[in-house]
Amino acid sequence: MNKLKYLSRVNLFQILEPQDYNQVERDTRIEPVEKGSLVAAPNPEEPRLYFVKSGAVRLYSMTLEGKELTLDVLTAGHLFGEIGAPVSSRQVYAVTLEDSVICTMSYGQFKALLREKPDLAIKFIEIMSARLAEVEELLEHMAYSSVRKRLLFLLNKLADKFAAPLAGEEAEADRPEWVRLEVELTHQELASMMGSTRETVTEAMNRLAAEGIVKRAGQRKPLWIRADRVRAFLAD
DNA sequence: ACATTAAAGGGGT
DNA sequence: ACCCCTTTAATGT
Repeated sequence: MNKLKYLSRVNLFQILEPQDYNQVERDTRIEPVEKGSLVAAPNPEEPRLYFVKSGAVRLYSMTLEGKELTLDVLTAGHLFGEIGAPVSSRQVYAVTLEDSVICTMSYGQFKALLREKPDLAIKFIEIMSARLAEVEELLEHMAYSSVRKRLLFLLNKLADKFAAPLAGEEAEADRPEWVRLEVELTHQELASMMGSTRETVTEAMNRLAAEGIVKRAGQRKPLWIRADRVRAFLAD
């Protein structure tokens, strides 16, 4: 449907040949990172590029009042870092939402890699363009809509991005429209992604739950979204 | 802001 | 391993 959206999830290293891959592995740090760890903070000594091999990472900045504003949530295959990110000049923190494996390289390593592999540079531009488009689309929606609509928009995006793959039986089941998110998000985190407050999100979510658009078995349990209904409401 | 509830951690058995 | 208690995080109003 939306090609750009999927481009941004492309694994940068997929277009590397195995022999190149080995070289990259040699001068690249690949580290397992626990859930909740700070991966990157503003003003690093040297800028680095990060690549999420598995897990999920939340990027956020601080508002002047000290509130967190979530910029994006990245899963396996996504890139982030000072280098070339749409939010590069901003003060960005990165924290893992799940246990993750993060791959990182210096700007120097990255440049060397791009010089050696021009195809990679092209892919990198495509990925960044797609991210920029995504951010612009997000801004537009978040700036001009009601809380309800912003929440629906966010849920729709999350459903697209983080839909858990269906197990065999579930795929056959009679309700394929319920989508389970594979990231755990609190109301606070949702609020920080849509520029709202925790209380407002709680209320709005309860309303959506009453309408059968979302459901959850309990706190810190996965969120289920009736993606088709969300889209129907967004169309209005 | 305060109250409620669910989950996580810790100690003992 | 299991139960009970304390503490903390998330949610509800």
